[in-house]
Amino acid sequence: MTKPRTRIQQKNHAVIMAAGLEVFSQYGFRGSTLDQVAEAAGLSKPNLLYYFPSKEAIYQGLLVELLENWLEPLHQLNPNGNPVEELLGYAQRKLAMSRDYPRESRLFATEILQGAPEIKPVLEGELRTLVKEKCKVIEGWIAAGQIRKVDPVHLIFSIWSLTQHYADFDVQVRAIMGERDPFASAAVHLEDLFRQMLTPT
Amino acid sequence: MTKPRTRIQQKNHAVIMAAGLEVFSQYGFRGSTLDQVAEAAGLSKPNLLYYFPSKEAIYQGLLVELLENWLEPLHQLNPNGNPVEELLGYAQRKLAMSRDYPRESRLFATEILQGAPEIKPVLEGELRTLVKEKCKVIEGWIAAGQIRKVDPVHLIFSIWSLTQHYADFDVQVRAIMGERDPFASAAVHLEDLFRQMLTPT
DNA sequence: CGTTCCTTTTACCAATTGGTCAAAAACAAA
DNA sequence: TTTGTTTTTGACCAATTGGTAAAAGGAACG
Repeated sequence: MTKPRTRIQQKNHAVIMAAGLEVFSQYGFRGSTLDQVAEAAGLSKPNLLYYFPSKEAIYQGLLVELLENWLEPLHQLNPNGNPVEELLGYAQRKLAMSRDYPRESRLFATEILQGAPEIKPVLEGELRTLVKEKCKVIEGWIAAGQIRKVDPVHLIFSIWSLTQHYADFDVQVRAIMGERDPFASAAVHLEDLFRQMLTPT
Repeated sequence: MTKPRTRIQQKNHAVIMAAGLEVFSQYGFRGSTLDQVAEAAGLSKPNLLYYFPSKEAIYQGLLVELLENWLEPLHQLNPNGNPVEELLGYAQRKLAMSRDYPRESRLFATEILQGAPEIKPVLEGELRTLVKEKCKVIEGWIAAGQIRKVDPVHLIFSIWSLTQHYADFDVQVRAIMGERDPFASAAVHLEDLFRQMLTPT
């Protein structure tokens, strides 16, 4: 928990986190081994444990770091902006995160799939509160006739699932699409989808 | 591979598959242990291995069984039906599968997350072909002006992600929604979403 | 140079892993 | 009841797991 001091500490700390992300995002916590992480980091296993007290500590460290960035885009949803553009922007930001940080998305997915043993409190606390707050905003937009009447919670779920899908199921997406870059065409498709769903008649 | 003969074999075969589904769908192949599966099945570990030659054999058996049911709903997309209703029906069927077979959905998700080592050939072969075929159908509907102009591949991805989300991220969904049944309201939301996206102006 | 701290390695450990084997137990057919 | 077959068990194994201890190697600094 103490902040790294020396350059070497700072560097290796980061190297291990990167390696842990690579490994844990593929196999989940239980499916990953310290040796895998060590090899990905280019360090020996005891050397890993010099920087982190345990396998779980690495995993927890990753989740903490992840959750900060994860909730950020939703925070940015501005109640005073143009509703359709705000929600479209949110979806765009989430899609960009799937493109630029697919391993983070997958790490989150494995944690949830395994029953969220580590972050369930965050889901039921911070996230739940944040979603409820933004749902109020969306309901306000609906009441004002600025967007179509949609279920706010499910709208948010829709944005999450549609965007994260391209990171979490990347292998499947590419198996079907072949060479083409999924994200370029996905951006176009999602913009059209959300605009159509949200724009009042 | 040989079919079970006696009643006991038939029963225990099924019991083991059920137990394997329960365990593998949570922790993935690598994160699960034979002891976990054995305990879930109420059998001893050596007894498991009397019915299946290895841990991997159980996992593969599950995937084979899964893939059959998994591709079925898309097969049912009828080129001669009413386009909007056909696609809506497909989405409904997929959502019902998320509700009734969430573990199957999660098993598929873990396999994909780990890079689809076992079923990649199926994705690049059978699934790819099937999707391409149905995309042709959808393109025909668009050309005939029966549905709005949407990217067929991404439309299919959208149906998959929006429906599977409620099974794969069940913990998160329930953490946010609390007591309420997610699937009832999700069905309403998704029907509205797809109708809005597909119905020609 | 020597000393002090930080870093890495070597050797090791107990527990768990997937899996084997032979013998015992349960069952079925006669 | 006897015999032959199927099912289950208990003891075991080599490999891998997360983790430790202690000593060796380095860098910094007077």
